[in-house]
Amino acid sequence: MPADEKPYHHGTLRDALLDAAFRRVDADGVDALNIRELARELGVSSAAPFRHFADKQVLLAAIAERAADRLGRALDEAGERCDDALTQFRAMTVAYVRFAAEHPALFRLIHSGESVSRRFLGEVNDERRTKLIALIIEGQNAGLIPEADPELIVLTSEALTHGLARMIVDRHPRVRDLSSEEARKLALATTQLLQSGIGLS
Amino acid sequence: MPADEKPYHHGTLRDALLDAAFRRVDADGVDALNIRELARELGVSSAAPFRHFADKQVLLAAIAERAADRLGRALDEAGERCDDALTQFRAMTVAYVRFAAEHPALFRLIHSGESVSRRFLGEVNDERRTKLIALIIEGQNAGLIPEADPELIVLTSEALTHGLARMIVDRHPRVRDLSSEEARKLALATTQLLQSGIGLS
DNA sequence: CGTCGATGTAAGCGCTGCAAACATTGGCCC
DNA sequence: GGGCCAATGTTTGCAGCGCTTACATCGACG
Repeated sequence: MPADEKPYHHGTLRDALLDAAFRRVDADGVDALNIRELARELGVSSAAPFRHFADKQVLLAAIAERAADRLGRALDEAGERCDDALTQFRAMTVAYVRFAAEHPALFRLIHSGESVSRRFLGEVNDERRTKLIALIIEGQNAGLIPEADPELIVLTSEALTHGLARMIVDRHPRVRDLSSEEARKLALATTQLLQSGIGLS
Repeated sequence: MPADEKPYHHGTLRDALLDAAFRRVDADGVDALNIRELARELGVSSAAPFRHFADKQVLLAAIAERAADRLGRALDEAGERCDDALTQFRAMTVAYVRFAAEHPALFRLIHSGESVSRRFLGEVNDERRTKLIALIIEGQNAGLIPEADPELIVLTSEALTHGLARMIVDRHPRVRDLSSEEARKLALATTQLLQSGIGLS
């Protein structure tokens, strides 16, 4: 057969679909994803995608899983470059907010639905979480950290980070259109404020 | 004409549409909103809604505006019952989180898109914000609040509250299926932790 | 009392996600 | 090596959606 003539079977359609769909969602948001158009771009019939993804939700779940993986990897990379536990914690906070700022659609997708990615992300976080809690208890024993429920402390810092990320993603007036550098500064400033406390007592 | 026979003109179709759509979104989420079905429920042709809302986005914007109004009202009511500025601030935080827990779909809708409700909500918040900033500067002069940028302090507390609300709305594993009472306690505990600081220095 | 603008209807267009039923093919068993 | 089978493609088409256009009804107002 001529090398430039396309064969009946695509060969790697599943991966190609996932790749293209992932890029489309990242670039234009989840509403811009269109299965028929996707098939058109890949030069395949509009029913072909359903051989690999039962329905659109399943495809979205696969995208979400890949996105969660990217986010997890970004967090790991950020953490690995530090030895001090505290700077590591800060670096991961910054990485989380930056990911949100740079990939808002993926960030939204990760945190929507009860998809596999959600559970996956939860499990990954559990590892980091236990480490962090151990660190906190250690700090409490050394008298550096107030005697509050460690779970509550972690949850509070998670909420702060997630809230900042969400405000950026949802284009909240105060934090819209931040550069990566600005996002980094804000993430650092807010978490530092959480450490020192804002008073109001 | 017989009283029980429906007239050619509905009379209050716009309000009826908005009411029904609002309830539907509140109950089943924005994806469950379907204009043709809406028209069917109100016993009207499927093109009739377009006489009152140019397209679906406009209808959604109207719903979002109403939702933002409800949220704003809830915040005001929570604040009015307190005289102390600090307890007022806390009450509003709790009200915000509770609204999110009880009306997740409306909460999501409010914070999506560049709709009118977004701007409206922004303006309303501006009022509260200036008051809060004045309060903070006062506290700083009295030596009760650390010398950080007041804007940053407000943003941090907003991010914390918003983050907690978002985690609930998005059914984050740690905070899913909270009762109103549990949501209230968590909102109070986290904000209190922000006031005192979590150490880690 | 006629007319005009607001608001309803009927019909239909183009698109979507998705479900058959059929076509092609590479790999495996004898 | 030949035939069969499962995987993976195609064609065709259905139902539902948002939305448009052309026409019907009717209350308000000159």
